[in-house]
Amino acid sequence: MNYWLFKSEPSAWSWGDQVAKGEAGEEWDGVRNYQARNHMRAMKRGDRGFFYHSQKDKAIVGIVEVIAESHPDSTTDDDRWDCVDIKAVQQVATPVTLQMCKADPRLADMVLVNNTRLSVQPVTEPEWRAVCALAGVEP
DNA sequence: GCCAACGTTGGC
DNA sequence: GCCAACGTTGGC
Repeated sequence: MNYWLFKSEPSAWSWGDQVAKGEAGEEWDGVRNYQARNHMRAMKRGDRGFFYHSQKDKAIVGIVEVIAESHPDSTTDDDRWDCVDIKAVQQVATPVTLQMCKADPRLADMVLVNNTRLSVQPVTEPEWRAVCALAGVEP
């Protein structure tokens, strides 16, 4: 099992939108960045991810699960771009803000803290556990 | 709203 | 293949 982080601007696609899709989930489409795409290509069914709101919230607000592995992005004909499908698993008890991540020595190497512009990121298992502890959810 | 960081594009 | 110009993201 691997862990990831999906970043979204809530005005474009929010946690609420994701929850509304229920078990059917939704494509994580629109990614036009090779690094982010490569992370999605590496994902397996059942992998878990954090759902992060950029801009106003700047916080991890939910947990998602990969329900379909990499396939062509339906929003473009350009065959360079693939995406996965994810579904909402649970909302966190306490949103974990970027500030909290920056302040926690366990998260000093987290991609979120060091590469603000990457929209799909890997999360290590220790980081996953640390963030879950801050968020008040089971890892 | 500004600006730094960074990725992509295209001319050479 | 290099690099300058440009566009976008996202924190502040």
